[in-house]
Amino acid sequence: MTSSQKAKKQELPPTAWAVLGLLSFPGERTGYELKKWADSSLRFFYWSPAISQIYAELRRLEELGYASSARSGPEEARAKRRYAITDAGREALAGWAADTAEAGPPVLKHGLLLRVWLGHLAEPGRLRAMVGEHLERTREELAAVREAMEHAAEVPEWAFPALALRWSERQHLAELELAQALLADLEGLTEGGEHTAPQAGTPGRQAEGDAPTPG
Amino acid sequence: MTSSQKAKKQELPPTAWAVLGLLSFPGERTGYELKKWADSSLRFFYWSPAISQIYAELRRLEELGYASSARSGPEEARAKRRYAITDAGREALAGWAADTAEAGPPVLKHGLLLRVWLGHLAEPGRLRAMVGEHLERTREELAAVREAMEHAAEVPEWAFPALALRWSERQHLAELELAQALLADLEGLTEGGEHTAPQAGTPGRQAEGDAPTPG
DNA sequence: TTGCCCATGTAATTTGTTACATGATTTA
DNA sequence: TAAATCATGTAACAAATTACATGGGCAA
Repeated sequence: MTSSQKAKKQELPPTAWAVLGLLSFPGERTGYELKKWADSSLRFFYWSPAISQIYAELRRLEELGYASSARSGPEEARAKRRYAITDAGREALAGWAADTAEAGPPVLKHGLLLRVWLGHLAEPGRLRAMVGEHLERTREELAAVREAMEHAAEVPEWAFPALALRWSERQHLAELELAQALLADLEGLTEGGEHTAPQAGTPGRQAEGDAPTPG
Repeated sequence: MTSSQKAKKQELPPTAWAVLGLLSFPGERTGYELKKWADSSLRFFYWSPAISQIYAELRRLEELGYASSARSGPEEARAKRRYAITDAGREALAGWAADTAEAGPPVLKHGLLLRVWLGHLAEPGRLRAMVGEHLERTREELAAVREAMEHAAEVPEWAFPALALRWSERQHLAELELAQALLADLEGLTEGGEHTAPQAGTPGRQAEGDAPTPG
């Protein structure tokens, strides 16, 4: 019975929706192409699943009737298989995307910050060097974002992906400033006594942006 | 004997190192306390594992000789168990933290951006409302960061965690600005040509939830 | 003719979550 | 004394990765 499927909103991992989202743009694509696209744009604000997982999700989506596939040429095994989203898939995806409760707060896994947090185990110079490398890496990432933006700008149907990439560009610029401020803090820490936390007298605290929290 | 240990670096998932990192600060702690601490500070720049995983990692760390535990009171099962880092653990952790190649680029999973990216499936008003909710959530998170900062400021040994939290504070401020810029972009998109309107015939452009007169 | 990119898939394993079971201690 | 919080752990499962197997097409 398909009635049981419709009764409740399909609970799928975000990855499945992300893959379905890739399919929601005009055109049919192979799993391989999806992976490349995810690598070059989705990963900047979400994440790029392993290729084997993409294939697995595509199979699941097809089972659910959210996607359909067609082999090119005869019915051979391992022939190129192009996927397309179905109407049911588009509807389900739209329903998921509109569910705001589903989207929790953004998740950040920042390896550099984890290491700064463990700064008491490292030499100060090593720590600063790591931030420097992070700055360099971030500049390269920013360049990659901008390259993706060029591609997205070509097609009017990609207005929203272009918006997301614009956000990513700004996000990387912010990341650069964050890293520079971190570097300054790090230098302030080791200049003054090793145990003097930079809290008093440093400007930039008391910044705007906070809600009018009374008190 | 340190020469043989140096030969190969222990390969552990980042979560194991994060848990060991929690133990690297002065004092002995229970798994439960570790979880609370992760929830209130580590999660802002890294991530907070499930409590069951913390227990699992603690067992593994003890097996490796990186942590030691002591039951309080007699040898009963399920008695309170406090963990401490060992010298070997501290050394291994320092080695891991100094390895810059290990720390790849930061990973971001931003549910809101994923939805913006899929904006062609949503009503413009709904999209803007979601960004508004994100702004509100971010302000709350920022308040939580600042509360954690107060605790960290008390103890001089926590200078580096305090630094990481300062970074998080700025990161959240940047997130607010990013969201505001996104909102502006979104309004610019729908004001101009609306080639991406969802379904024709749905004139329900009456704003829901969000629509303070821009100005 | 070697090697790279395209392309699909399986198997084994690890990582991580949720749900559940258990009981001590604190607080209202 | 009822509740919430503290505290530890197991079991079942889901999510995701790596390693591997296979093979076509193309370019140096």
